[in-house]
Amino acid sequence: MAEVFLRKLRQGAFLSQQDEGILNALARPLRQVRAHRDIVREYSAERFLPLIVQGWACRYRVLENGKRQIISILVPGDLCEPFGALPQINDDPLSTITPVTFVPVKLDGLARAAQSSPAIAKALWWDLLVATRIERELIVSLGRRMAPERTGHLFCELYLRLETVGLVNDCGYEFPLTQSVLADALGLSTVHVNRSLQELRSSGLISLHNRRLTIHNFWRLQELCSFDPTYLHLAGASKQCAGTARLIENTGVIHVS
Amino acid sequence: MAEVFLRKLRQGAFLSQQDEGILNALARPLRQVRAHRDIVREYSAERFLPLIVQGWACRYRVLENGKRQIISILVPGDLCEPFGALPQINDDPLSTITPVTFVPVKLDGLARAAQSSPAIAKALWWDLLVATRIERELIVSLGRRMAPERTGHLFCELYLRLETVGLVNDCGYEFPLTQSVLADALGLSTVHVNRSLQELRSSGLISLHNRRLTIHNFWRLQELCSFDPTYLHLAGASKQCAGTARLIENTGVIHVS
DNA sequence: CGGTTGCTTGAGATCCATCAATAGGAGTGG
DNA sequence: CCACTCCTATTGATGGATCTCAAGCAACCG
Repeated sequence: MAEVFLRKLRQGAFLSQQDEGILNALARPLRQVRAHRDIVREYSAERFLPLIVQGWACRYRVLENGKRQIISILVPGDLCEPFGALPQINDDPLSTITPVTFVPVKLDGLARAAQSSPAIAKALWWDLLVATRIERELIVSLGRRMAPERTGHLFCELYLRLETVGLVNDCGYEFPLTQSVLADALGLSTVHVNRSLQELRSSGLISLHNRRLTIHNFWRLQELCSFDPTYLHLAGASKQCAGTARLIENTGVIHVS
Repeated sequence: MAEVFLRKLRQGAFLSQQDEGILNALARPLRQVRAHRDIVREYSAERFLPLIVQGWACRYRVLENGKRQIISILVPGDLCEPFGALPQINDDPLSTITPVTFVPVKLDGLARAAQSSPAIAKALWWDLLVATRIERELIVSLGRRMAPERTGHLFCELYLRLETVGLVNDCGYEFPLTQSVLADALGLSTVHVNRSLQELRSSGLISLHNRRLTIHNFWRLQELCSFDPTYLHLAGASKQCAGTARLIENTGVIHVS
Protein backbone atom coordinates (compact mmCIF):
# COMPACT_ATOMS: atom_id res chain seq x y z
CA MET A 1 0.00 0.00 0.00
CA ALA A 2 1.19 3.44 -0.72
CA GLU A 3 3.09 5.21 2.01
CA VAL A 4 1.08 8.40 1.39
CA PHE A 5 -2.09 6.55 2.28
CA LEU A 6 -0.66 5.24 5.53
CA ARG A 7 0.58 8.69 6.39
CA LYS A 8 -2.88 10.05 5.96
CA LEU A 9 -4.61 7.25 7.84
CA ARG A 10 -2.33 7.72 10.82
CA GLN A 11 -4.14 11.01 11.35
CA GLY A 12 -7.32 9.07 11.98
CA ALA A 13 -6.20 6.13 14.10
CA PHE A 14 -3.16 4.58 15.66
CA LEU A 15 -2.04 1.83 13.33
CA SER A 16 0.16 -0.92 14.68
CA GLN A 17 2.95 -2.48 12.66
CA GLN A 18 0.61 -5.35 12.03
CA ASP A 19 -2.16 -3.08 10.80
CA GLU A 20 0.19 -1.43 8.38
CA GLY A 21 1.30 -4.85 7.25
CA ILE A 22 -2.29 -5.83 6.50
CA LEU A 23 -2.81 -2.67 4.52
CA ASN A 24 0.45 -3.10 2.66
CA ALA A 25 -0.63 -6.58 1.64
CA LEU A 26 -3.42 -5.00 -0.35
CA ALA A 27 -0.91 -3.34 -2.66
CA ARG A 28 -1.22 -4.00 -6.35
CA PRO A 29 1.01 -3.03 -9.18
CA LEU A 30 0.98 0.71 -9.84
CA ARG A 31 -0.86 2.05 -12.83
CA GLN A 32 -0.16 5.17 -14.77
CA VAL A 33 -2.61 7.51 -16.46
CA ARG A 34 -1.76 10.52 -18.56
CA ALA A 35 -3.12 13.96 -17.80
CA HIS A 36 -6.68 14.84 -18.81
CA ARG A 37 -7.89 11.29 -19.03
CA ASP A 38 -10.81 9.72 -17.29
CA ILE A 39 -10.02 6.96 -14.83
CA VAL A 40 -12.47 4.30 -15.83
CA ARG A 41 -13.81 2.01 -13.18
CA GLU A 42 -15.47 -1.32 -13.41
CA TYR A 43 -18.68 -1.87 -11.55
CA SER A 44 -18.27 -5.51 -10.75
CA ALA A 45 -18.00 -7.55 -7.60
CA GLU A 46 -14.26 -7.70 -8.21
CA ARG A 47 -14.07 -3.96 -8.11
CA PHE A 48 -10.86 -2.00 -7.54
CA LEU A 49 -10.82 1.40 -5.96
CA PRO A 50 -8.18 3.78 -7.25
CA LEU A 51 -5.87 5.10 -4.55
CA ILE A 52 -3.89 8.05 -5.77
CA VAL A 53 -0.16 7.86 -5.16
CA GLN A 54 1.12 10.67 -7.32
CA GLY A 55 -0.51 13.48 -9.25
CA TRP A 56 -3.85 15.21 -8.98
CA ALA A 57 -7.29 14.15 -10.14
CA CYS A 58 -10.86 15.26 -9.66
CA ARG A 59 -14.39 14.02 -9.55
CA TYR A 60 -16.61 16.13 -11.75
CA ARG A 61 -19.95 16.51 -13.38
CA VAL A 62 -20.90 17.95 -16.75
CA LEU A 63 -24.34 19.51 -17.05
CA GLU A 64 -26.57 19.54 -20.08
CA ASN A 65 -25.70 23.16 -20.79
CA GLY A 66 -22.05 22.20 -21.02
CA LYS A 67 -21.00 23.71 -17.71
CA ARG A 68 -18.77 21.65 -15.49
CA GLN A 69 -18.58 21.44 -11.74
CA ILE A 70 -15.72 19.77 -9.94
CA ILE A 71 -17.04 17.94 -6.91
CA SER A 72 -13.80 16.97 -5.28
CA ILE A 73 -10.14 17.44 -5.87
CA LEU A 74 -8.06 14.33 -5.24
CA VAL A 75 -4.43 14.47 -4.22
CA PRO A 76 -1.90 11.78 -3.29
CA GLY A 77 -3.18 9.63 -0.46
CA ASP A 78 -6.79 9.99 -1.48
CA LEU A 79 -8.93 6.93 -1.94
CA CYS A 80 -11.39 7.71 -4.68
CA GLU A 81 -14.37 5.91 -3.25
CA PRO A 82 -15.57 4.81 0.15
CA PHE A 83 -14.27 1.47 1.27
CA GLY A 84 -17.75 0.03 1.51
CA ALA A 85 -18.73 1.13 -1.99
CA LEU A 86 -21.46 -1.00 -3.48
CA PRO A 87 -20.46 -2.83 -6.62
CA GLN A 88 -23.51 -1.93 -8.63
CA ILE A 89 -23.68 1.75 -7.86
CA ASN A 90 -22.01 4.03 -10.30
CA ASP A 91 -20.41 7.29 -9.51
CA ASP A 92 -19.50 10.61 -11.02
CA PRO A 93 -16.54 10.31 -13.35
CA LEU A 94 -12.96 10.83 -12.26
CA SER A 95 -10.52 12.68 -14.43
CA THR A 96 -6.80 13.22 -14.07
CA ILE A 97 -5.53 16.77 -13.87
CA THR A 98 -1.86 15.85 -14.11
CA PRO A 99 -0.32 12.50 -14.99
CA VAL A 100 -1.41 10.21 -12.18
CA THR A 101 -0.06 7.01 -10.78
CA PHE A 102 -2.47 5.07 -8.65
CA VAL A 103 -2.84 1.75 -6.91
CA PRO A 104 -5.96 -0.25 -7.61
CA VAL A 105 -7.13 -1.49 -4.21
CA LYS A 106 -9.45 -4.42 -4.09
CA LEU A 107 -12.76 -3.50 -2.57
CA ASP A 108 -13.37 -6.72 -0.69
CA GLY A 109 -9.78 -6.73 0.50
CA LEU A 110 -10.34 -3.38 2.15
CA ALA A 111 -13.54 -4.60 3.72
CA ARG A 112 -11.78 -7.64 5.12
CA ALA A 113 -8.94 -5.53 6.44
CA ALA A 114 -11.46 -3.35 8.22
CA GLN A 115 -13.06 -6.38 9.81
CA SER A 116 -9.78 -7.86 10.91
CA SER A 117 -8.60 -4.82 12.82
CA PRO A 118 -10.58 -2.19 14.71
CA ALA A 119 -7.82 0.33 14.14
CA ILE A 120 -7.99 -0.15 10.40
CA ALA A 121 -11.76 0.12 10.48
CA LYS A 122 -11.51 3.27 12.49
CA ALA A 123 -8.94 4.76 10.14
CA LEU A 124 -11.00 3.96 7.07
CA TRP A 125 -14.14 5.41 8.59
CA TRP A 126 -12.16 8.45 9.54
CA ASP A 127 -10.96 8.80 5.97
CA LEU A 128 -14.49 8.49 4.64
CA LEU A 129 -15.90 11.00 7.08
CA VAL A 130 -13.18 13.53 6.37
CA ALA A 131 -13.91 13.18 2.66
CA THR A 132 -17.55 13.99 3.22
CA ARG A 133 -16.63 16.92 5.45
CA ILE A 134 -14.54 18.30 2.65
CA GLU A 135 -17.47 18.06 0.30
CA ARG A 136 -19.72 19.77 2.81
CA GLU A 137 -17.24 22.55 3.17
CA LEU A 138 -17.50 23.03 -0.55
CA ILE A 139 -21.26 23.36 -0.20
CA VAL A 140 -20.70 26.14 2.29
CA SER A 141 -18.16 27.83 0.05
CA LEU A 142 -20.31 27.70 -3.05
CA GLY A 143 -23.40 28.80 -1.20
CA ARG A 144 -22.16 31.54 1.04
CA ARG A 145 -18.62 32.71 0.33
CA MET A 146 -17.46 35.42 -2.05
CA ALA A 147 -15.08 34.54 -4.83
CA PRO A 148 -11.75 35.59 -3.29
CA GLU A 149 -12.69 34.07 0.05
CA ARG A 150 -13.71 30.87 -1.70
CA THR A 151 -10.44 30.74 -3.57
CA GLY A 152 -8.31 31.33 -0.51
CA HIS A 153 -10.29 28.78 1.43
CA LEU A 154 -9.42 26.11 -1.08
CA PHE A 155 -5.76 27.10 -0.91
CA CYS A 156 -5.77 26.72 2.86
CA GLU A 157 -7.50 23.37 2.70
CA LEU A 158 -5.10 21.97 0.16
CA TYR A 159 -2.18 23.27 2.18
CA LEU A 160 -3.15 21.17 5.17
CA ARG A 161 -4.16 18.15 3.13
CA LEU A 162 -0.89 18.16 1.25
CA GLU A 163 1.08 18.79 4.39
CA THR A 164 -0.06 15.54 5.92
CA VAL A 165 1.32 13.62 2.97
CA GLY A 166 4.56 15.56 2.90
CA LEU A 167 3.96 17.63 -0.21
CA VAL A 168 4.35 21.05 1.34
CA ASN A 169 7.69 22.84 1.38
CA ASP A 170 8.77 26.45 1.71
CA CYS A 171 5.26 27.51 2.68
CA GLY A 172 3.80 26.32 -0.56
CA TYR A 173 3.11 23.44 -2.87
CA GLU A 174 2.91 22.42 -6.48
CA PHE A 175 -0.44 23.62 -7.74
CA PRO A 176 -1.16 22.14 -11.15
CA LEU A 177 -4.62 23.57 -11.65
CA THR A 178 -5.24 25.81 -14.58
CA GLN A 179 -7.35 28.87 -13.89
CA SER A 180 -10.14 27.33 -15.89
CA VAL A 181 -10.01 24.10 -13.89
CA LEU A 182 -9.96 26.18 -10.74
CA ALA A 183 -13.05 27.96 -12.01
CA ASP A 184 -14.87 24.66 -12.37
CA ALA A 185 -13.87 23.75 -8.85
CA LEU A 186 -15.02 27.04 -7.38
CA GLY A 187 -18.19 27.52 -9.37
CA LEU A 188 -16.85 30.65 -11.02
CA SER A 189 -15.84 31.83 -14.48
CA THR A 190 -12.19 31.82 -15.50
CA VAL A 191 -12.14 35.56 -15.76
CA HIS A 192 -13.41 35.97 -12.26
CA VAL A 193 -10.95 33.45 -10.90
CA ASN A 194 -8.21 35.46 -12.49
CA ARG A 195 -9.43 38.60 -10.77
CA SER A 196 -9.81 36.87 -7.44
CA LEU A 197 -6.25 35.64 -7.70
CA GLN A 198 -5.03 39.13 -8.41
CA GLU A 199 -6.80 40.33 -5.33
CA LEU A 200 -5.11 37.71 -3.19
CA ARG A 201 -1.76 38.41 -4.80
CA SER A 202 -1.93 42.14 -4.41
CA SER A 203 -2.77 41.70 -0.73
CA GLY A 204 0.57 39.96 -0.47
CA LEU A 205 -1.08 36.77 0.77
CA ILE A 206 -0.05 34.36 -1.93
CA SER A 207 1.92 34.01 -5.08
CA LEU A 208 1.12 31.63 -7.87
CA HIS A 209 3.63 31.26 -10.66
CA ASN A 210 4.70 28.34 -12.76
CA ARG A 211 2.24 25.97 -11.23
CA ARG A 212 3.52 26.64 -7.75
CA LEU A 213 1.50 28.24 -4.99
CA THR A 214 3.16 29.97 -2.06
CA ILE A 215 1.23 31.18 0.93
CA HIS A 216 3.14 34.08 2.43
CA ASN A 217 1.03 34.49 5.50
CA PHE A 218 -1.13 31.53 6.30
CA TRP A 219 -2.56 33.16 9.36
CA ARG A 220 -3.79 36.23 7.53
CA LEU A 221 -5.13 34.19 4.65
CA GLN A 222 -6.99 31.94 7.06
CA GLU A 223 -8.37 35.01 8.76
CA LEU A 224 -9.53 36.49 5.49
CA CYS A 225 -11.33 33.33 4.39
CA SER A 226 -12.64 32.40 7.82
CA PHE A 227 -10.96 29.07 7.28
CA ASP A 228 -11.43 26.77 10.24
CA PRO A 229 -9.43 23.58 9.74
CA THR A 230 -11.25 21.49 12.30
CA TYR A 231 -13.36 19.92 9.56
CA LEU A 232 -10.26 18.16 8.27
CA HIS A 233 -9.90 16.35 11.60
CA LEU A 234 -6.14 16.35 11.47
CA ALA A 235 -4.23 15.42 14.57
CA GLY A 236 -4.07 18.60 16.61
CA ALA A 237 -5.21 21.01 13.94
CA SER A 238 -7.62 23.27 15.70
CA LYS A 239 -8.07 26.80 14.51
CA GLN A 240 -5.56 28.48 16.78
CA CYS A 241 -3.08 25.70 16.55
CA ALA A 242 -2.81 25.73 12.80
CA GLY A 243 -2.88 29.49 12.82
CA THR A 244 -0.01 30.05 15.18
CA ALA A 245 2.02 27.17 13.82
CA ARG A 246 1.80 28.76 10.43
CA LEU A 247 2.62 32.15 11.79
CA ILE A 248 5.78 30.90 13.39
CA GLU A 249 6.79 29.03 10.33
CA ASN A 250 6.20 31.77 7.83
CA THR A 251 7.37 34.91 9.54
CA GLY A 252 9.75 33.77 12.21
CA VAL A 253 7.78 35.72 14.80
CA ILE A 254 6.17 33.97 17.71
CA HIS A 255 2.81 35.30 18.76
CA VAL A 256 0.78 34.13 21.68
CA SER A 257 -2.91 34.48 20.98
CA MET B 1 -37.47 0.71 14.05
CA ALA B 2 -39.53 3.16 12.17
CA GLU B 3 -41.49 1.90 9.21
CA VAL B 4 -40.37 4.89 7.12
CA PHE B 5 -36.78 3.82 7.53
CA LEU B 6 -37.49 0.28 6.39
CA ARG B 7 -39.44 1.60 3.43
CA LYS B 8 -36.46 3.61 2.39
CA LEU B 9 -33.92 0.85 2.97
CA ARG B 10 -35.92 -1.53 0.80
CA GLN B 11 -34.91 0.65 -2.12
CA GLY B 12 -31.32 -0.29 -1.48
CA ALA B 13 -31.46 -3.99 -0.71
CA PHE B 14 -33.85 -6.85 -0.33
CA LEU B 15 -34.52 -7.22 3.37
CA SER B 16 -35.84 -10.51 4.67
CA GLN B 17 -38.37 -10.74 7.47
CA GLN B 18 -35.49 -11.59 9.72
CA ASP B 19 -33.50 -8.56 8.63
CA GLU B 20 -36.41 -6.31 9.34
CA GLY B 21 -36.78 -7.98 12.70
CA ILE B 22 -33.18 -7.22 13.55
CA LEU B 23 -33.64 -3.61 12.57
CA ASN B 24 -36.87 -3.34 14.49
CA ALA B 25 -35.11 -4.61 17.57
CA LEU B 26 -33.00 -1.47 17.51
CA ALA B 27 -36.05 0.66 18.14
CA ARG B 28 -35.97 2.98 21.11
CA PRO B 29 -38.68 5.10 22.58
CA LEU B 30 -39.61 8.01 20.34
CA ARG B 31 -38.47 11.46 21.23
CA GLN B 32 -40.11 14.74 20.37
CA VAL B 33 -38.48 18.05 19.61
CA ARG B 34 -40.23 21.32 18.95
CA ALA B 35 -39.69 23.33 15.81
CA HIS B 36 -36.56 25.48 15.49
CA ARG B 37 -34.56 23.63 18.10
CA ASP B 38 -31.18 22.07 17.72
CA ILE B 39 -31.01 18.32 18.11
CA VAL B 40 -28.11 17.89 20.45
CA ARG B 41 -25.98 14.84 20.15
CA GLU B 42 -23.59 13.24 22.53
CA TYR B 43 -20.17 12.29 21.32
CA SER B 44 -19.61 9.26 23.45
CA ALA B 45 -19.09 5.60 22.83
CA GLU B 46 -22.73 5.07 23.76
CA ARG B 47 -23.80 7.35 21.01
CA PHE B 48 -27.28 7.43 19.51
CA LEU B 49 -27.97 8.49 15.98
CA PRO B 50 -31.23 10.34 15.43
CA LEU B 51 -33.49 8.70 12.86
CA ILE B 52 -36.26 11.03 11.76
CA VAL B 53 -39.73 9.56 11.86
CA GLN B 54 -41.86 12.63 11.45
CA GLY B 55 -41.17 16.24 10.56
CA TRP B 56 -38.33 17.98 8.80
CA ALA B 57 -34.88 18.95 10.00
CA CYS B 58 -31.67 20.20 8.51
CA ARG B 59 -27.94 20.15 8.96
CA TYR B 60 -26.54 23.64 8.71
CA ARG B 61 -23.59 25.87 9.21
CA VAL B 62 -23.37 29.46 10.36
CA LEU B 63 -20.46 31.52 9.08
CA GLU B 64 -18.62 34.25 10.87
CA ASN B 65 -20.41 36.90 8.86
CA GLY B 66 -23.74 35.56 10.10
CA LYS B 67 -24.76 33.91 6.86
CA ARG B 68 -26.18 30.44 7.08
CA GLN B 69 -25.91 27.54 4.66
CA ILE B 70 -28.08 24.48 4.95
CA ILE B 71 -26.05 21.42 4.05
CA SER B 72 -28.76 18.84 3.96
CA ILE B 73 -32.47 18.69 4.42
CA LEU B 74 -33.66 15.72 6.43
CA VAL B 75 -37.10 14.21 6.02
CA PRO B 76 -38.79 11.19 7.59
CA GLY B 77 -36.75 8.05 7.06
CA ASP B 78 -33.45 9.89 7.12
CA LEU B 79 -30.71 8.75 9.43
CA CYS B 80 -28.80 11.81 10.48
CA GLU B 81 -25.36 10.33 10.48
CA PRO B 82 -23.57 7.44 8.83
CA PHE B 83 -23.89 4.15 10.61
CA GLY B 84 -20.15 3.89 11.11
CA ALA B 85 -19.83 7.36 12.61
CA LEU B 86 -16.86 7.71 14.88
CA PRO B 87 -17.73 8.53 18.47
CA GLN B 88 -15.22 11.28 18.88
CA ILE B 89 -15.85 13.17 15.67
CA ASN B 90 -18.26 16.02 15.87
CA ASP B 91 -20.50 17.19 13.15
CA ASP B 92 -22.35 20.22 11.88
CA PRO B 93 -25.37 20.99 14.00
CA LEU B 94 -28.85 19.69 13.27
CA SER B 95 -31.89 21.86 13.67
CA THR B 96 -35.55 21.06 13.41
CA ILE B 97 -37.61 22.91 10.84
CA THR B 98 -40.95 21.60 12.06
CA PRO B 99 -41.73 19.69 15.23
CA VAL B 100 -39.82 16.44 14.84
CA THR B 101 -40.22 13.03 16.32
CA PHE B 102 -37.20 10.82 16.01
CA VAL B 103 -35.87 7.48 17.19
CA PRO B 104 -32.44 7.44 18.80
CA VAL B 105 -30.66 4.48 17.24
CA LYS B 106 -27.72 3.03 19.06
CA LEU B 107 -24.58 3.33 17.01
CA ASP B 108 -23.02 0.02 17.97
CA GLY B 109 -26.37 -1.70 17.53
CA LEU B 110 -26.45 -0.58 13.94
CA ALA B 111 -22.90 -1.72 13.40
CA ARG B 112 -23.72 -5.14 14.81
CA ALA B 113 -26.84 -5.40 12.68
CA ALA B 114 -24.73 -4.66 9.62
CA GLN B 115 -22.29 -7.40 10.55
CA SER B 116 -24.99 -9.94 11.20
CA SER B 117 -26.66 -9.64 7.82
CA PRO B 118 -25.17 -8.80 4.43
CA ALA B 119 -28.50 -7.40 3.28
CA ILE B 120 -28.63 -4.97 6.17
CA ALA B 121 -25.04 -3.97 5.54
CA LYS B 122 -25.84 -3.41 1.91
CA ALA B 123 -28.92 -1.38 2.72
CA LEU B 124 -27.05 0.82 5.19
CA TRP B 125 -24.22 1.40 2.77
CA TRP B 126 -26.76 2.23 0.13
CA ASP B 127 -28.37 4.74 2.46
CA LEU B 128 -25.06 6.34 3.23
CA LEU B 129 -24.04 6.57 -0.40
CA VAL B 130 -27.33 8.08 -1.45
CA ALA B 131 -26.94 10.69 1.26
CA THR B 132 -23.56 11.68 -0.10
CA ARG B 133 -24.91 11.76 -3.64
CA ILE B 134 -27.56 14.17 -2.51
CA GLU B 135 -24.91 16.41 -1.03
CA ARG B 136 -22.89 16.25 -4.21
CA GLU B 137 -25.91 17.20 -6.22
CA LEU B 138 -26.17 20.26 -4.03
CA ILE B 139 -22.59 21.11 -4.90
CA VAL B 140 -23.52 20.99 -8.56
CA SER B 141 -26.61 23.10 -7.98
CA LEU B 142 -24.84 25.75 -5.98
CA GLY B 143 -21.93 25.88 -8.36
CA ARG B 144 -23.55 25.75 -11.76
CA ARG B 145 -27.30 26.18 -11.74
CA MET B 146 -29.32 29.39 -11.95
CA ALA B 147 -31.70 30.23 -9.16
CA PRO B 148 -35.02 29.01 -10.63
CA GLU B 149 -33.38 25.84 -11.91
CA ARG B 150 -31.82 25.25 -8.51
CA THR B 151 -35.13 25.74 -6.80
CA GLY B 152 -37.02 23.40 -9.10
CA HIS B 153 -34.29 20.83 -8.79
CA LEU B 154 -34.75 20.70 -5.06
CA PHE B 155 -38.50 20.33 -5.49
CA CYS B 156 -38.01 17.37 -7.82
CA GLU B 157 -35.55 15.72 -5.47
CA LEU B 158 -37.81 16.09 -2.46
CA TYR B 159 -40.72 14.77 -4.48
CA LEU B 160 -38.96 11.49 -5.11
CA ARG B 161 -37.48 11.23 -1.63
CA LEU B 162 -40.83 11.81 -0.01
CA GLU B 163 -42.56 9.49 -2.44
CA THR B 164 -40.50 6.54 -1.26
CA VAL B 165 -41.69 7.10 2.30
CA GLY B 166 -45.29 7.63 1.28
CA LEU B 167 -45.53 11.36 1.86
CA VAL B 168 -46.58 12.38 -1.63
CA ASN B 169 -50.21 12.70 -2.60
CA ASP B 170 -52.09 14.55 -5.31
CA CYS B 171 -48.87 15.40 -7.12
CA GLY B 172 -47.50 17.29 -4.18
CA TYR B 173 -46.38 17.25 -0.61
CA GLU B 174 -46.32 19.24 2.57
CA PHE B 175 -43.51 21.73 2.24
CA PRO B 176 -42.82 23.39 5.57
CA LEU B 177 -39.86 25.51 4.51
CA THR B 178 -40.12 29.22 4.86
CA GLN B 179 -38.74 31.22 1.95
CA SER B 180 -35.90 32.34 4.13
CA VAL B 181 -35.03 28.76 5.09
CA LEU B 182 -35.26 27.83 1.45
CA ALA B 183 -32.84 30.65 0.71
CA ASP B 184 -30.33 29.20 3.15
CA ALA B 185 -30.69 25.82 1.51
CA LEU B 186 -30.22 27.18 -2.00
CA GLY B 187 -27.49 29.69 -1.30
CA LEU B 188 -29.71 32.60 -2.31
CA SER B 189 -31.31 35.61 -0.67
CA THR B 190 -34.95 35.47 0.41
CA VAL B 191 -35.90 38.08 -2.10
CA HIS B 192 -34.43 36.13 -4.92
CA VAL B 193 -36.05 32.92 -3.78
CA ASN B 194 -39.34 34.73 -3.86
CA ARG B 195 -38.73 35.81 -7.44
CA SER B 196 -37.60 32.38 -8.52
CA LEU B 197 -40.76 30.91 -7.09
CA GLN B 198 -42.85 33.41 -8.99
CA GLU B 199 -41.10 32.39 -12.14
CA LEU B 200 -41.90 28.73 -11.55
CA ARG B 201 -45.45 29.54 -10.60
CA SER B 202 -46.14 31.73 -13.59
CA SER B 203 -44.85 28.99 -15.87
CA GLY B 204 -47.61 26.88 -14.42
CA LEU B 205 -45.14 24.30 -13.17
CA ILE B 206 -45.85 24.44 -9.47
CA SER B 207 -47.98 26.00 -6.86
CA LEU B 208 -46.95 26.64 -3.31
CA HIS B 209 -49.57 27.81 -0.88
CA ASN B 210 -50.15 27.17 2.79
CA ARG B 211 -47.05 25.10 3.22
CA ARG B 212 -48.07 22.74 0.46
CA LEU B 213 -46.20 22.29 -2.79
CA THR B 214 -47.91 20.90 -5.86
CA ILE B 215 -46.02 19.99 -9.00
CA HIS B 216 -48.39 20.34 -11.91
CA ASN B 217 -46.15 18.92 -14.53
CA PHE B 218 -43.26 16.93 -13.16
CA TRP B 219 -41.93 16.12 -16.60
CA ARG B 220 -41.68 19.73 -17.68
CA LEU B 221 -40.20 20.79 -14.37
CA GLN B 222 -37.63 18.04 -14.57
CA GLU B 223 -36.84 19.12 -18.11
CA LEU B 224 -36.42 22.74 -17.06
CA CYS B 225 -34.06 21.90 -14.21
CA SER B 226 -32.21 19.13 -16.02
CA PHE B 227 -33.09 16.96 -13.07
CA ASP B 228 -31.78 13.44 -13.49
CA PRO B 229 -33.00 11.25 -10.63
CA THR B 230 -30.46 8.49 -11.06
CA TYR B 231 -28.35 9.93 -8.27
CA LEU B 232 -31.05 8.98 -5.80
CA HIS B 233 -30.61 5.33 -6.75
CA LEU B 234 -34.25 4.52 -6.26
CA ALA B 235 -35.55 1.23 -7.52
CA GLY B 236 -36.29 1.80 -11.17
CA ALA B 237 -36.02 5.55 -11.20
CA SER B 238 -34.09 6.33 -14.31
CA LYS B 239 -34.59 9.61 -16.08
CA GLN B 240 -37.22 8.52 -18.58
CA CYS B 241 -38.96 6.26 -16.18
CA ALA B 242 -39.62 8.87 -13.57
CA GLY B 243 -40.40 11.41 -16.23
CA THR B 244 -43.10 9.46 -17.99
CA ALA B 245 -44.51 8.04 -14.81
CA ARG B 246 -44.99 11.55 -13.55
CA LEU B 247 -46.47 12.69 -16.82
CA ILE B 248 -49.07 9.98 -16.75
CA GLU B 249 -49.89 10.64 -13.17
CA ASN B 250 -50.19 14.37 -13.40
CA THR B 251 -51.89 15.04 -16.67
CA GLY B 252 -53.64 11.84 -17.53
CA VAL B 253 -51.97 11.89 -20.92
CA ILE B 254 -49.64 9.13 -21.97
CA HIS B 255 -46.67 10.19 -23.99
CA VAL B 256 -44.13 7.92 -25.51
CA SER B 257 -40.77 9.61 -25.62
C1' DC C 1 -55.85 45.41 18.86
C1' DG C 2 -50.66 45.76 18.46
C1' DG C 3 -46.80 42.71 17.56
C1' DT C 4 -44.68 39.34 15.08
C1' DT C 5 -43.69 36.62 11.19
C1' DG C 6 -43.65 35.64 6.45
C1' DC C 7 -44.57 37.13 1.68
C1' DT C 8 -44.25 40.54 -1.89
C1' DT C 9 -42.52 44.45 -4.56
C1' DG C 10 -39.39 48.26 -6.11
C1' DA C 11 -34.96 50.51 -6.71
C1' DG C 12 -30.23 50.63 -6.69
C1' DA C 13 -25.78 48.53 -5.92
C1' DT C 14 -22.63 44.66 -6.30
C1' DC C 15 -20.91 40.42 -7.79
C1' DC C 16 -20.02 37.82 -11.36
C1' DA C 17 -20.59 36.08 -16.34
C1' DT C 18 -19.95 36.76 -21.06
C1' DC C 19 -17.72 38.48 -25.01
C1' DA C 20 -13.78 40.04 -27.20
C1' DA C 21 -9.16 41.14 -27.72
C1' DT C 22 -4.17 40.91 -26.53
C1' DA C 23 -0.01 38.80 -25.15
C1' DG C 24 3.19 35.20 -23.76
C1' DG C 25 4.87 30.47 -23.80
C1' DA C 26 5.18 25.80 -25.36
C1' DG C 27 5.10 22.78 -28.76
C1' DT C 28 5.41 21.51 -33.83
C1' DG C 29 6.53 21.15 -38.36
C1' DG C 30 9.09 23.10 -42.06
C1' DC D 1 15.68 29.28 -36.76
C1' DC D 2 11.06 30.68 -38.12
C1' DA D 3 6.07 30.61 -38.82
C1' DC D 4 2.27 28.65 -36.87
C1' DT D 5 -0.97 27.02 -33.59
C1' DC D 6 -2.73 26.04 -29.22
C1' DC D 7 -3.24 26.90 -24.58
C1' DT D 8 -3.18 29.88 -20.70
C1' DA D 9 -3.19 34.22 -18.47
C1' DT D 10 -4.67 38.81 -18.64
C1' DT D 11 -7.50 43.04 -19.46
C1' DG D 12 -11.54 45.95 -20.68
C1' DA D 13 -16.29 46.63 -21.52
C1' DT D 14 -20.95 45.36 -21.02
C1' DG D 15 -24.90 42.98 -19.37
C1' DG D 16 -27.17 39.86 -16.40
C1' DA D 17 -27.90 37.57 -12.00
C1' DT D 18 -28.30 38.26 -7.56
C1' DC D 19 -27.99 41.02 -3.19
C1' DT D 20 -29.26 44.65 -0.08
C1' DC D 21 -32.17 47.99 1.63
C1' DA D 22 -36.64 49.54 2.35
C1' DA D 23 -41.37 49.52 2.43
C1' DG D 24 -46.02 47.62 2.37
C1' DC D 25 -49.29 43.97 3.12
C1' DA D 26 -51.49 39.78 4.85
C1' DA D 27 -52.01 36.32 8.34
C1' DC D 28 -51.69 34.88 12.71
C1' DC D 29 -51.69 35.29 17.75
C1' DG D 30 -51.59 36.74 22.24
